[in-house]
Formats: sequence, C-alpha cells, structure tokens
Amino acid sequence: MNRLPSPHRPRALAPIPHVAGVDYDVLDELIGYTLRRAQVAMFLAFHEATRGLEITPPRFTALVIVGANPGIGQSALGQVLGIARSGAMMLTDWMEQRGLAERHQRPGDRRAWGVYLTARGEREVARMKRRVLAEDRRRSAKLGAGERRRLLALLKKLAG
Amino acid sequence: MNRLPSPHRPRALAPIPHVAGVDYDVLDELIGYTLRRAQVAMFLAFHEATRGLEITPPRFTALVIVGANPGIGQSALGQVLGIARSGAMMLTDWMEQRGLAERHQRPGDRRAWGVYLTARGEREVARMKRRVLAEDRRRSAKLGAGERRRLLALLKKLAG
DNA sequence: GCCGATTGTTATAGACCATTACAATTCTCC
DNA sequence: GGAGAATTGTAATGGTCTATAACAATCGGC
Repeated sequence: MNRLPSPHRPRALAPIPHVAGVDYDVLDELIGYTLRRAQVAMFLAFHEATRGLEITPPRFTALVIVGANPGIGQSALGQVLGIARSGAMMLTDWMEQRGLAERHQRPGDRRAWGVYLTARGEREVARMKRRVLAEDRRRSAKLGAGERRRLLALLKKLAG
Repeated sequence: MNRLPSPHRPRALAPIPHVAGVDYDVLDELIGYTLRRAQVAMFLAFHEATRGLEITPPRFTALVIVGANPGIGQSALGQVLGIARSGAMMLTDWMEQRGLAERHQRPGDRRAWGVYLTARGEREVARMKRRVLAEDRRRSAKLGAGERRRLLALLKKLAG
C-alpha cells in the first residue's frame, strides 16, 4: 500500500470504488454521496500535484487566499476557509514556520495582525498554483472542456 | 452559535461562504475546491435530514449498503466505503449496539461473519432513506430537474 | 499438508478542528 | 468621555475520525 511519511497523510489513499456486484441502492441518486466520491477522486489529483510538499488542501487554500489578499486578518481567513479562528491561527503559524508568510502590524488596529506572503512564499505559491491547476485539469480531462465548465457552474450554483 | 449535543458533531456547521471583497484567485477555477464547497453545502442537507438521529454520512452509507447487500462481509463493506477494515468493524459495532444490524455466521467461511439488518434496522433505514433523499432533493432544488440529472452524470463520470 | 493470503479484531497513534477562556484593543452609544 | 459590548489573536483542552500495525483463526493453492 502507498505509504506516506506519517505526518500530513491524506485521509484516503485510493478513490472510493464502485465495486462490481454491489447494490448501491439510493446512494447513486444522492447528490451528496456522488459529490463525495468525486471529491475524493479530485483530492487524489491534489495530492499528486503536491507530492513531497507537506501541504494539505486547507493549507493550500490559506496560502492562495493570503497571496491574493495581502494583509488579511486571521478572523477573515478563518471565515473564508469555513473554520474557527483558532484553526486559522494554526494555519498561520504553520505558514510562518515554513517561512512562507509573516504577520505584520496593521496601522489602523492594534489587535489585528495581518498576514502577508514572504518573497519565498510568493515563489512557492505561484509554483504550487501552477501544479495544482494543471493536475486538476488533467484529472478532470475525462470531461470535455465544455463539460468541465458546465460542472463548475453547476457546483457554484449548488454551493450558493 | 449553533451548538449540538457534543458527540457526533458535524465538522462544519455552516456553509463555506463566498466572502464579498475577497479575491479567490485560482480557487474558483479548481474543480477540487468548488467540489468541496458544494459538498459542505450538501452535508448540511444531510445533517438537517438526520437531526437527532446520532447518524453520520459513513454510518448512513454503511446502513444502506448492508440493507441492499445482506450478508456482506466487513472487508467488502470497508472497500465500498473506502475505509480500512478496522473502520468498517467499528461501524458494524455501532450498528449492532444500536440494534440495527447483526453479525451472522456464514456457512461457507468460518472467518467471515456477514452483516444483516435487523427488522428494526430495516424500518429505520427505510425511514432515513426517505428523509435523506427528500432533503437532498430539496437542497439541490436550486438546480432544475434537468440540471440535477446532468450534475449527477458529470460527477459520476469524474469519479470514474 | 504447508505457506501465503484473507478475515475479523484490538490497541495505538496522529491529524484535524471546535470549544472555551483570556487579555488587549476597539467600537457603540448614551 | 466613559462604561459596557464586541472583536482580535492566542493558548489549552478535548473529541472524533480513521489509519496503521500486530495478532489469531481460517481458508486456498499447489
């Protein structure tokens, strides 16, 4: 089996299969279940693209958001990620320890810190974005370009 | 905030929002990210449908699979769910403790047990299925019937 | 009949994340 | 202008989920 260097192991190393001879009953009519199977499949694409990088989807998302919104506060970061403030803080700690981001005082407010990518962070995030996007496209190449666009639109409509 | 009776708490109580004024950069072009947002949204539908039932998506899936495939072994169950055998066993323990399923010897093989729904399990699972399906449809009603079908097809094609 | 594979099981450990509480600071509004 | 409410980041704690590893019993192929 495909072992990983213990920390930062993904939850699933293999896609959720559709086992032959098994009756899936109502599951195949549920958007929720089908969504999850597709998500696991695409998670593998992400894992492939970031192999050896000690990164996870939340970390990647945090890096991209900080890169595109320099000086964002940790509460706002948590809100965007859909996690609690304490979780956003741990992500920020991680980014800082890796030298990818820094906290800087913000002039207006002495409570809020404001997170910024470092120069090295900018470089690495740009590289990651290229790789993740390429792999996401490659893995979803089972769909044609039109289908891919339509899927994105449907998903966004669903997520509101 | 919306508190729940400590055990069996869902991971996310609120949808992942699209915060106004925030630049999402490449995220909005990633199937993986968009998929996750949609999945969280639909998870809330599930949570709504099973409120007060001490159930989770893996538990529900296990119950449905056992119901539709009586006598399935725990290894096969784990494979269908995409989890390790040990996890399938704990799910089976849970179903048994709740009186929803039972392990029975299977004639051919004295290693494998074979899981079956109890009469009460049959009843409860039927009820759950109705509720979950109804809520899944309700929550995805933002899409028209045709869009919903197309989304299902695209997701299945993606998950392979 | 023996060796490898498979099944269920148990124990352990780690990742992830929410909750709670706290101090510092800012905001509200009278 | 001042008191109380709200917000920010932080730290400590705990719970849930699930994989990993090791084990005994059993089966299958040769």
